[in-house]
Amino acid sequence: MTEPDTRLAVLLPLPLAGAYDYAAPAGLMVRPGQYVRVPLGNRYLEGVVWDSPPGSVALTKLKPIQAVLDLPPMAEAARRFIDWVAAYTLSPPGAVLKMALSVQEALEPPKRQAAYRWAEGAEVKPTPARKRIQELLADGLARPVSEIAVGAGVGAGAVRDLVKLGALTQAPQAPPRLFHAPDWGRPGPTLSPDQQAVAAELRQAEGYSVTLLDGVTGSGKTEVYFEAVAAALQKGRQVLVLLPEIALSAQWLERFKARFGVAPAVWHSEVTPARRRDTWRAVAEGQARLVVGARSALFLPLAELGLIIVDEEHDQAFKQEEGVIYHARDMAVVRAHLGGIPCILASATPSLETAANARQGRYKHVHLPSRHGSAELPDVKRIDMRKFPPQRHAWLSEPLVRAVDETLKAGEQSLLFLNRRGYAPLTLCRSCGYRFQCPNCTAWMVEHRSQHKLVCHHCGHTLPPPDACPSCGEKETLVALGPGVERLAEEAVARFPDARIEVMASDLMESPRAITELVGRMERHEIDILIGTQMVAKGHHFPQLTLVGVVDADLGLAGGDLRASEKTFQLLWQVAGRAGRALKKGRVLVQTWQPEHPVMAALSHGDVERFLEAEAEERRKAGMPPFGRLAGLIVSSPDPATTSRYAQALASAAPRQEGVEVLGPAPAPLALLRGRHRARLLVKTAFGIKMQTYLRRWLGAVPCPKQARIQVDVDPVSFY
DNA sequence: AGCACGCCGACT
DNA sequence: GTCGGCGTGCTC
Repeated sequence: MTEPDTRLAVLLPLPLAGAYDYAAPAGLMVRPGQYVRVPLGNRYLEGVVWDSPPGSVALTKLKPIQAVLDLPPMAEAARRFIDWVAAYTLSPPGAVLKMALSVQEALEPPKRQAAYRWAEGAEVKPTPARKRIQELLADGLARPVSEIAVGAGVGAGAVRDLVKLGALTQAPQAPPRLFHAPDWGRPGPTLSPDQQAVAAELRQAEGYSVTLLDGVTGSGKTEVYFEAVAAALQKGRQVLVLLPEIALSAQWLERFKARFGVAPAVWHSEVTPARRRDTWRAVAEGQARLVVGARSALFLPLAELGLIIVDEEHDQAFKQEEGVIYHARDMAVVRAHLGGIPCILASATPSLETAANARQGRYKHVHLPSRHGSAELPDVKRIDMRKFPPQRHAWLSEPLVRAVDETLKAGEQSLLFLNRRGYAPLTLCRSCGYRFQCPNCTAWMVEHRSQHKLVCHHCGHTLPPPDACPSCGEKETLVALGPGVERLAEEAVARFPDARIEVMASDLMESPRAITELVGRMERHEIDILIGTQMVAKGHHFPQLTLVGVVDADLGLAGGDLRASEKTFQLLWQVAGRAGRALKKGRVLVQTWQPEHPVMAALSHGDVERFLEAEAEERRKAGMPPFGRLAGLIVSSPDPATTSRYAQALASAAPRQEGVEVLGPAPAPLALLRGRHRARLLVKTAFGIKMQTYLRRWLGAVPCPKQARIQVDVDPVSFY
């Protein structure tokens, strides 16, 4: 008496173990991928009909699907992608679906204003106002009441009267087109022979492939991959471009517009809710042909996706560190595989992972050899801080000060790079040694003098600026230790009193518009010295910028992070690329206390290739990624004893297996984060071992205590 | 994720 | 005597 075909699996955007079964109303055609509204408990939720086999929940328990939503179904590749990501990251599939359905309201049909047109053969007393209305509507197009009133220069009342009299009839109105198709046929910029060759290779890719596109800053990577974009658009496919921190890159949008004539659909966390709704729907309905976005754009319902580009593929911003923990670059490759489409990874400093894949032939590799135009790569020189120590409470060495002076005199711009926000990273009492620490995290409170507060950079905890030591009560004994960009700016103002100096840091920028504004002033040379954090490293080109000073190059090398060298090199190389973009050759001065460090040596030799090889060799010896695989487990709980007991229990329950090594538990570098005590375990496996299978078997055997949590980070990139 | 159910403190 | 705190558990 069971009717198997009326039972349907529906995946809901909730962290449930799997899809739930629902009864399909008789006679209703419901297929996998369709968006449906179903009852759950005492409410309704939107989900997606899934292809997983329905479960065995009692038929009497099944509730009926309430509605099938008016949307094109989610593509099969997108559904399989969600399942794949869930399995890979050990997340519930519903948690992954939630990222794909991030805009609930988009599932509803957009509310459309009632629109009216002139009814054929209507007989009304022809007043002047009515004549004007009739004239306006003579084209047969339907318009909303307000538009008719404004267009005809009459009151809204006159229009409503005509509606009442039947002279205006309601008619379906075409929804406004918010996203216009990029014009792939427009002529692109003139490419050099090298660029043309690479572009041709990218254009012809068919089916699944991954290509590493590498070339120094300014070699024209964007223009070259735009050619692949044009080719995919021409074939009628949608294109997805992933960028780190899209909000920061107004310049990228300008270049896109210049090439394709229209603005692309943009997707990132700063997009307003209404715009998000429109964008999601336009993507699902195929109206938006090109989406540029941050990592979350990967989960948009692109039904006709034909090409994915990950620009700045080495960038760590692609790693999602909370909730479903995933790396957008790696998942982009998976999405391309499932969709049978090409994927391009672009970078001037490829990640070791991508470089290794390219070397082993798994990825294709194309290289843009030189800077387009006449600009040359900047000279990078190390300043040995042991030989040129700065003065007390100063951080600029004499050679760097001299270089800034020269640059000012030449009428050119300088950039001082210090990857540390705020005024000072640590506040200390000279009398008793007290240090201001965050109560919720293992971290110092960072002084932000311009905003009159101390801030924890991990949880946002804030304190008013203290006037006395909270420990010994002494006044005027508190000292700021070390520099942040704000303090560096103070020094720069004192050193270069006539220069126009500005600071660029994420906490000082109120909005994307403020960034664009500051970038604009820099471009117009209304600023002589820009002082910035890593925010300045990405995507901005300043033609008059000829000097880059890296104030503390060693900053990222401290701490036991596996990727410290790689990250530092990539960041500094990118910063260095800001110097001398147009006609003038730039120079880069790197202040370091360890000039012989491989990172500093590689920077000054400009040898990306050799640095990557040396790093890779180190990793190979240690069996570390990309030559082995890692997963991090972070155990946390408000109670330190619970944390260590659970972590210990996990460690002793770890199945012994050839090729698997379990390290820890150790207190996490941030032993206390947002009020939770944390411990870390690290799993290292050789290739050929199914990491997920191992983890599932292991974690399934150890019950997680109440109030404790475990976070699984497959392929971790950071270790705090 | 919601939302209900459920068992212990300060208020009309 | 109740309102309400959030711990625990369930939703096809």
